[in-house]
Amino acid sequence: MQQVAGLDLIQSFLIVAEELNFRRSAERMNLDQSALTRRIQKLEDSLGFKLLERTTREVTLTKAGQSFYQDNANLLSRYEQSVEGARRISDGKTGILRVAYMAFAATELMPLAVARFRQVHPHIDVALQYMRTQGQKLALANDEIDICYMIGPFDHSEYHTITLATDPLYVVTPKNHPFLRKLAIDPHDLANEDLILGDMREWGEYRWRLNDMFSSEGIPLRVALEASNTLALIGLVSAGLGITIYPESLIGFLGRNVEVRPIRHDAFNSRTILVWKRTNRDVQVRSFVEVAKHLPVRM
Amino acid sequence: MQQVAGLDLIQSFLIVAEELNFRRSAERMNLDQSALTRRIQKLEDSLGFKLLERTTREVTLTKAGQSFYQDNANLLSRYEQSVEGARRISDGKTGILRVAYMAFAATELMPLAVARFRQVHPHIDVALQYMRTQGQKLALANDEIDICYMIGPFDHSEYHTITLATDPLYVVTPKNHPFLRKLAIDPHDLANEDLILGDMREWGEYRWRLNDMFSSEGIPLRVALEASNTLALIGLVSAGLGITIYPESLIGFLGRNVEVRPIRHDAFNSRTILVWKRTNRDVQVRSFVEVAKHLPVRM
DNA sequence: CATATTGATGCATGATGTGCATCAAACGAT
DNA sequence: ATCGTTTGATGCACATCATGCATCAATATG
Repeated sequence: MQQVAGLDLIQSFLIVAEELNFRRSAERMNLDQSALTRRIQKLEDSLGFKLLERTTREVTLTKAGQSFYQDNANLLSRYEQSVEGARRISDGKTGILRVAYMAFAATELMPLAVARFRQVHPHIDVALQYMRTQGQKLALANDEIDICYMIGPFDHSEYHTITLATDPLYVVTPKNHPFLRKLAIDPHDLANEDLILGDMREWGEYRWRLNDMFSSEGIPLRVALEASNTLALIGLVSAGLGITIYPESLIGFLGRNVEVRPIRHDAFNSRTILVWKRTNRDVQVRSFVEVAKHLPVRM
Repeated sequence: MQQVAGLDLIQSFLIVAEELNFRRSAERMNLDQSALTRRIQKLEDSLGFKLLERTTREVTLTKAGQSFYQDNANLLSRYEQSVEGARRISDGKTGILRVAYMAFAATELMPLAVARFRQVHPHIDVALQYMRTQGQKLALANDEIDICYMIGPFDHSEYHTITLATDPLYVVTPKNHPFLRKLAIDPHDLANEDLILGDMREWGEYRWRLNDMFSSEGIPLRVALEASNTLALIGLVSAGLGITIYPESLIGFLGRNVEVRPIRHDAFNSRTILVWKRTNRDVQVRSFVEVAKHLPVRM
């Protein structure tokens, strides 16, 4: 009969308590009767009180032994359940991979990676959560999320990062906008344009980075309107109230009422990175990273 | 730091999981760092999966290790509570001694023994329960009661018994009853008397034994009335509706409206015995038995 | 009284756990 | 880039422990 490592003294007692006979109990355990006697003696010595009263012909539980038995009869089974639960997690069988993404990864990078990952690991649930970059950083720090698609760069000693894409930025204009006469837009052409951008709550990190790009070129960022969601934003642009700026990854998803032109400048781009904690060496995280890195996606 | 016998591998892991440093953990456990490393390795080998990820500079919990830690931190704490609870019982510190008594022991034998026992063992609670003899036998068999005062004799291989008292029986009459002209009553004098006795539910064993005593002498037991409690019984006797029979131990407690005379016959007596299970070797039971045996009570 | 069965103990032996010395790896300071 | 410090892991010798066997005294039964 297989014994649980480390719980053999308690397990021995539980069996003797049920049998009330050392020789029968020893038989059950494939052990010599004298070895069993010594195990019980060792347990009683370490506890400092008797669990069993015994003559050469009779074994009974003391009151303390009855209480100890009742309290611990389930100990073994609960320990085995804890082992099984941990094993399932270790095998990645019931684990959940928690992935957060922001808008720019939502159209292509994240869906392709998740689809491929599920093909390879059908038993792992992927829990997806839209989250702005700043919120992603908090969630990573608090171990609420395993892996994140965020706007980069992001350098921190506690995190691994991989750059997945560097997308050039495009202006999005209403139809019949003067920009449409050009094939590409110089950033200085934007100096006199009314811009419609997502508000800080919605765009956060991206707004900061746009500010940096315009400041670096000495171009004022004239924000005429702010919108709290993409549909409202595109609606305002198509109505002729201004233009907006989006990375290439979103261009195919903006509808038929607007036109786009690339911004011709190396610094005007948006980098999408994958981020996870250095301490999180979960096999599922490693697997997902490999899948995301090697997608057949144009760079 | 004291380790729990048999749980040293689990306990070792729990400490390492908290410290995330083998040398600090080994210090806490008064163990060499290398011995601790081997314990963790042994536990992981027996489980078949990793609990910790470690480099030479960093220790983290795997997901499986986190789950195992949470499950077993609770397990260990509950085990320790079970040890404490059993120890308190073993020390007799919070143990309860459950004593059942029937009416004939209620006036003298039981109260004197309990008073004396409490003097000697102030920390042991004595839980007293009035119970008819038949109910006492059931409660003993079901381990609901530790020790009983019952009507004897009672011979059974599973029980110890001690005779505490053998009381002669007395007739109890209304004032001005013809029996009062005599100093003692012959059982045959009862042949034509109306008897008032407790009903079977209330007197049970005692009624059986009275039946036996009268049958043995060829005297019919004429039960004129039955009452369900002692006050009603004595009330009916003092009203002149009949007489009753009680053992000597109750005579001093019957009030001033009745008279008593002893029944002169060796077989007309009531034996009060102490009974407990042979398998119940609890130190409290043994102590109580010694006290009850050696009371300065007349026999 | 003889026999069978029980829990406990002494002993020799094999298995296991430990401390010490030492290693390579990793991090921080210079 | 180098050096010093600290870490978890490993080899080794030795101490400690657990076990099976033989045997014992106690107890119950016929």
